[in-house]
Amino acid sequence: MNNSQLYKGSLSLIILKLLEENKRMYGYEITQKVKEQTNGELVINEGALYPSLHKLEAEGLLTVSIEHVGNRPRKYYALTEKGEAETVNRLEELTDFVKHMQLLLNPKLSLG
Amino acid sequence: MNNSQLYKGSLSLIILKLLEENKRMYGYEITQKVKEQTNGELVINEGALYPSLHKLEAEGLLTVSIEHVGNRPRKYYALTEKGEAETVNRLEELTDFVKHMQLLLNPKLSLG
DNA sequence: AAACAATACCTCAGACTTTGATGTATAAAT
DNA sequence: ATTTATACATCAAAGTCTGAGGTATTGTTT
Repeated sequence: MNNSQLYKGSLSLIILKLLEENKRMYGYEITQKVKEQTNGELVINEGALYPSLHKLEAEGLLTVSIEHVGNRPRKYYALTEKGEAETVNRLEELTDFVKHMQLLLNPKLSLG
Repeated sequence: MNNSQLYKGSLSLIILKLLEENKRMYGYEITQKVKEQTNGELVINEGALYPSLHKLEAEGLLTVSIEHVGNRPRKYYALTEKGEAETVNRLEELTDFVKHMQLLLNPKLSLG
């Protein structure tokens, strides 16, 4: 994702949030969307993405439905109700994280 | 540190930044300072702290000097030149991380 | 027609960090 | 005398990610 360790733990939140906005997306689409929205600065590794999607599904936060475009299969993911609630929680965790970093590193990291 | 995975990778930056501000600190002091500055919200696990300090030292970012208060030993850590440079880099990585999260999650996370 | 790039899924060993438990010992407070 | 705080430490297990490798279809370029 990036050579920094800081991104660890953020992938599942990114997935959840993108699905909150886009209703349904498939894995490859998520990688493209992230690249696009960060101007190519953040690239999601598929070796991280697919296991993460499978885990979120196993936790009951996502549902999956397979579709075919020609002969190429796509797995569309969508948030469950539980997933919607969890997305809100995870976003709060991120704002808490930023708040704590702000308190510790004092500089100009602020919450809008 | 917190039940959220988001904090992974942030401990070494916290250590570096506290040492940048305080010149020299020992492990236990770092745990207390973090607790204090975050109003008890963030608690550093010693099982994470000590290995992290040892690693930063092994990487040449910190130097250590042992002192005794009574019979109780303290290991004071301080930044090396390399450590000072790395602290700047890691802070940039954090602002990049926040910037990218802002782009992806769009909400009200802003850089001051 | 062949070669390459993009689309679309996947797994797995190894690296890395953290949790939570456990351990040792001194100093201060009850 | 006992508990709490100070101060260091290790280690198995958990969790996530990297980087490499794999399969197969579709579109583009030579």
